[in-house]
Amino acid sequence: MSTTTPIFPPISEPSFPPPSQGAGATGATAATAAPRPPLNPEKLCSQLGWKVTAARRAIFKAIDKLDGYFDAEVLLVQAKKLHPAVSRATVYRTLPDLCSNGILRSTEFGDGHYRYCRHDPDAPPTAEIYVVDCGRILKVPAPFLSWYAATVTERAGYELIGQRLQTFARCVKKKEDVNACGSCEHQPAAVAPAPMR
Amino acid sequence: MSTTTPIFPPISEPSFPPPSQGAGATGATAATAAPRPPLNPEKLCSQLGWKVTAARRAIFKAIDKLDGYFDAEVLLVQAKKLHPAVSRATVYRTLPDLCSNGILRSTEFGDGHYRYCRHDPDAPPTAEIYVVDCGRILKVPAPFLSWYAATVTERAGYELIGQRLQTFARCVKKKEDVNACGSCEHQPAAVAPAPMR
DNA sequence: GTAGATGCAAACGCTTTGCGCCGCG
DNA sequence: CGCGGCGCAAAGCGTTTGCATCTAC
Repeated sequence: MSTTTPIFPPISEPSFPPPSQGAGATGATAATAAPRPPLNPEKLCSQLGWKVTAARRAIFKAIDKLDGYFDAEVLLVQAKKLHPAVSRATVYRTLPDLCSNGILRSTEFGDGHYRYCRHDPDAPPTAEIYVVDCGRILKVPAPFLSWYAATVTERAGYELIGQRLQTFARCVKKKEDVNACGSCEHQPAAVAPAPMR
Repeated sequence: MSTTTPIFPPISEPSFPPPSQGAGATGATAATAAPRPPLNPEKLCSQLGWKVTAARRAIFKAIDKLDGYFDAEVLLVQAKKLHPAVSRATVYRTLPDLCSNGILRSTEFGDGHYRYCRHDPDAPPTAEIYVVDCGRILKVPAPFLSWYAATVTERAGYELIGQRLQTFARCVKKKEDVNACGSCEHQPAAVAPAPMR
């Protein structure tokens, strides 16, 4: 099994032709994420050539519960709730493996914290919004993102493997009401205590 | 002066309207970066309310020399060449300050390494290409990127502060000739030894 | 003269790893 | 029964910080 956390974020979109009327601006109102089927330990492990262990069951279930972006520490806590014996080491060993196998995707917003999130290869590409008011991370659809990334990259003479669009933003509700954001519709931030140091 | 490394990457583009014929695909062949005037210690320091010190002179000049993406360690080495007394601490204290003042911009590609690069607020937005063959990072024009990012972000109910488009790519020359890439036109990677662990 | 900067070395915090035991298959 | 996986604790490593000294202004 591999070693370190990061793997190039997959393209996750079947390479688009230039859109006929501009890259974006249409369609649905963005939300947080789409519902995903829970990770199936048996299926997943056999698919990855892993043994099915209690630690892994707990970690998979914890990932399901967290649904959204989370960091290693939070995952550890969640997993411990389901199986108190899971160790920090196992979590840290598992996360990179799940990333390199395309089950998770990792990102980093400049606060020295890695965040992880379920990855669906068939879903359209997404952008990651870092809400500076509260440190939460949202996943929103970014239509044609991989087409755009490919264009920019190929123009420079390179071949696209993956891309990541990070966005830093303020919550508009917060702007109107300084005390808002606790009341935003974001789900509670699944990150360890120190968010935006 | 501030504390930690990261600051939200600035928008650096005067907010575009939807392009009339698709977001990209036209224009120049991408290169690495545009020539920038060297950092002027006196001007910069007074502008930032800093004292002009030997360490800062050295660091500024080192940044000029590095031109492109570099990490703290490389900057330290460069700066030491100009003024052997500069300490790691000073470099690490200066980098975040330069970022939060918009002089530099920082990024992280999932290898746990922060890279920095001159930032020009008036330049059009750019994407960052991480060339996986050699670990180098290129900066290429990404027209309408901030318009695109704003669209995606606002659709979700947030107000854009900044964005970052990271691209992971293979060098096409490398693809043709496995031994290439040493002979690519990229400038030598300004990063410490361990690139892609 | 004094607030701000610096260098040094120790501390930090997240992540990784060595090792011996354990349990899945 | 054997090898992969696990937990523990120690090590790593990039970065941060406390403190005494120094220096730009």
